[in-house]
Amino acid sequence: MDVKTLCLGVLTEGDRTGYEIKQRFEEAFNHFFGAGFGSIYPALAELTRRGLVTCESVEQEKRPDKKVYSLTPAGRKALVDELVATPPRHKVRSEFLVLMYFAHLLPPERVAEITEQMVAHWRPVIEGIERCVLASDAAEIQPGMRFAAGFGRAVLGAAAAYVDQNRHDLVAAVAGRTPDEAALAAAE
Amino acid sequence: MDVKTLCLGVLTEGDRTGYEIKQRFEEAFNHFFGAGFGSIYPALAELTRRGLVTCESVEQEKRPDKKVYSLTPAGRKALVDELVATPPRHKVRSEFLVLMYFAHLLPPERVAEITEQMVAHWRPVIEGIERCVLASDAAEIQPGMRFAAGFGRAVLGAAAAYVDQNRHDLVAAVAGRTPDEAALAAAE
DNA sequence: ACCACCATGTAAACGGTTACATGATTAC
DNA sequence: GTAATCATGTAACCGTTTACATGGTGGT
Repeated sequence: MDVKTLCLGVLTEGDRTGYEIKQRFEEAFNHFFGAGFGSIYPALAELTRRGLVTCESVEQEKRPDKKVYSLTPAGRKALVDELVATPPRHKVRSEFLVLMYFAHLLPPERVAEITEQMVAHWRPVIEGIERCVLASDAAEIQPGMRFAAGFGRAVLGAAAAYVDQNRHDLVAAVAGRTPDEAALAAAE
Repeated sequence: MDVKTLCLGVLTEGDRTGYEIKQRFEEAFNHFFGAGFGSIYPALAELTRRGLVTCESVEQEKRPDKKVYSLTPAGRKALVDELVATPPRHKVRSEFLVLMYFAHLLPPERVAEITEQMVAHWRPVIEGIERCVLASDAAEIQPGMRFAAGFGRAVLGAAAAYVDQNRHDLVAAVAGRTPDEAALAAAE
């Protein structure tokens, strides 16, 4: 499964331009599948070439032409076939956790900074997920979309909570103090 | 940050062969950073070429020569420099969640099967994380390693719990029933 | 003035996955 | 006999990331 498949998926929700598809990626798939223009535009070109989407150019004043893509019946079939055949992988690649794993090689202040950054980073992502499920045209939201959103909220919430609750002890330990000593230091 | 950095990291724990490094990836980094032989062996070759590790061949009976890699002072410095400069990203790429998002396009039995598979998949991963932190030579385990393990346990535990608790409702909804109807169906 | 938004695309670089290639040992 | 473990490596392929290229509109 690649960006092409996700583009077909977005187009099941209605006709879209490449730009709009990118926005949809950020709204809906942000927490589990990333894609930039550099992968979306070539994907759309390839899907057009294969006849899985059609493309209609719309003239605009003072802007480049819009290209509105639509899913073809063949495209819908290709999407379903691919989804049915895709094994359910779930990969995490976390430079953050690598950094934490080797925290004893970093300055303690850096460890403190990184953990703070991550907690701050996840908060708006979780809010974005909730905003997406509470969107106005709630009738269009399928149960699986709620499921994916709930998953993101639960998992990122757990991540943020874990880091927030354990970062002080980690920084103290990396600074060569026991949690008790750190509590004393904090009490001064 | 790439596989090369992680190899340097593993070698801070002691001299290792490529094969042993791969095993260490599976024990310690499994839940946040994957790597196969196809990326580890070339990484080691490149690190040797750059003088960041040294390589000593050890003859073995009836097996290919072992190549034992050791971190050089330059390698340790390169590792620390890279860690300090690395922004703390945390990326998820989940074909599983894509499948869930588009669950309404799949046969309900397939949705049931996938969710079961995922719950079953995470259980041994969590056990592996716990085994790793409870290892015999516990003195060698740094606080950051415990932190990363605790994170994995918390987050994968939340993931497995969420899927396990919500999969029945999802399957019911995808099958075109309300949870109430599904409860009635289940009671028959 | 500057930044964000709208709008599309190309091309090189990078890095990881997968398949291939070899081959003995040990345990079920 | 079949699979797992030990042990190393190469090469093609694939897909993403990043940088580049262009340019008007609207808000602070």
